[in-house]
Amino acid sequence: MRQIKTRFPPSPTGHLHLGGARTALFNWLFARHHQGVFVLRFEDTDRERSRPEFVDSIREALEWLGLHWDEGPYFQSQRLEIYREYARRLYEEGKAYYCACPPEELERKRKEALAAGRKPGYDGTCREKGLPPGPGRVLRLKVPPTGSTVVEDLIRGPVAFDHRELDDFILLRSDGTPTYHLAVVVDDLTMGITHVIRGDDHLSNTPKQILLYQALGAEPPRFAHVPMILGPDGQRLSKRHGARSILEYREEGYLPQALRNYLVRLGWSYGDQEIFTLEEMIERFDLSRVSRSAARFDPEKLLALNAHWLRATPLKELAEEVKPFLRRLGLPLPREDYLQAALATVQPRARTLKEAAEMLTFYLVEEVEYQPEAARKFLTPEIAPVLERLLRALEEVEFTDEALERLFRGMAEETGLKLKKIAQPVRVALTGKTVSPGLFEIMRILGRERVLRRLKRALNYLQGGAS
RNA sequence: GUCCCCGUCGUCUAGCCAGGUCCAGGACACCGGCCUUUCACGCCGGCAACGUGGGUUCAAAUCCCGCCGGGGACGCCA
Repeated sequence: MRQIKTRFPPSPTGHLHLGGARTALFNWLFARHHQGVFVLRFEDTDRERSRPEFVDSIREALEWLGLHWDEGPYFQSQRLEIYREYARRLYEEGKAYYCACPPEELERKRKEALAAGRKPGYDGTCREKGLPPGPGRVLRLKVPPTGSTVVEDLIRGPVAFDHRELDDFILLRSDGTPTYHLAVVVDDLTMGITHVIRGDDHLSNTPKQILLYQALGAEPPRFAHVPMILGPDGQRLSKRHGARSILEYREEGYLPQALRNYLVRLGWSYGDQEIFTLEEMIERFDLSRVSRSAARFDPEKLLALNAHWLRATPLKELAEEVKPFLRRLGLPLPREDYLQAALATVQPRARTLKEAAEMLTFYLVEEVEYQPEAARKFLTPEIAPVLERLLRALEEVEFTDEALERLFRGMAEETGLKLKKIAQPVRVALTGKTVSPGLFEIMRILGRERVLRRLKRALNYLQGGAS
């Protein structure tokens, strides 16, 4: 069998979003699974809306997701001659014809047809005129008026389209540039694409493209139309939710592995398995397990998966990943072993790298800032004697979790206070907050000096002194 | 409007092709409990779905038809 070849063909008119990323992922996985080739191609024939910065951001997003391409990127804008050549052939063989209908008139007819409840397609006015090429003229494909074309979809099975539903669509615009249909077909053909995996919004375009392959005397590739991703409200993805750029998720502290894991399970499943490493995805991915119904984007599940992969990331790696977020918070980067030790305590609590960085704050600042509510509730005069005793004891004690815990429990017993009554004020003194990682691990990591300093400051604060 | 696709817990889904083992399984979310110095993590438990009507059959989530609902396409956008 011929080597499998898939492609991802974004148009650089916007950032890579969830829908596009999943399409890219499926194509990439399919190619990898079959030891095939994955091609990146920019469909930038829309000169009005295509922008170079989107080319860059899409490339960056794909690379960040780990979806590296083996071939390309190709740019349709650099292949215009090839499309013209194929178009010329079609014209010369009488399979396409030039049309001189003015756009305004077509628009008028379209509206009329729609209003009258008819199909809005091109009516074939110029089909038999035998017009030569000329300024303002477009090239249209002669679609057979009868019969039907069947799309043998790998996911949906055979889908038949009656030719009466199709019209003589445009191949070459009046400025000589190719339209989408001509460009994809010629590209997929000349690039040797074997499998076209794309959103099912393309399903109804497929018969047109198959007809084009036939006109060119070529064998069409295999098609697989994957269900769309809808917003949480069941509507098409919009800026509000999932149409956010993949790169924005990176900024928010999501991990590529989490995005991949979330996306692969949107429309594809492997029994009850929810968690997939990259290797597992590649090994198990196949088109037969892709579902047929549209899926809604659920930000909560993405978050949960991110938390999972955050916990699964080795500390050394996690430290590297979190550093940019610490910098962004203006926090100093500590020694590597200190960072990793601190990170270990927030790892089970943070759901994103951004959250992790925020939780690390008290480990890194010189002086913590008390949350007003926390200070009011726990940094009260009654606790002063206990803090004083603690201060003395902490001068001596070994700074291990066990010794510290023994000390605190002993203190609770001596003073007749619940451990919680002592722990919370200390927690506030050390972190400024009522919520934090375990008290003893925090103390161990902060170290004797910092702990004593923060306790003294708290003591001073609660006795009414300036902090 | 026409054509096409789709329809299992709130969400993602398993099951459907090869009808009985499904009073429908898992995950996220939610609720309760355990653990516990707070919050998480972890563990235990709970809530919760076959869109609807008909048909086929001893038996239907699974097969067939209608209806309803959702989405998509119908562009000199891709």
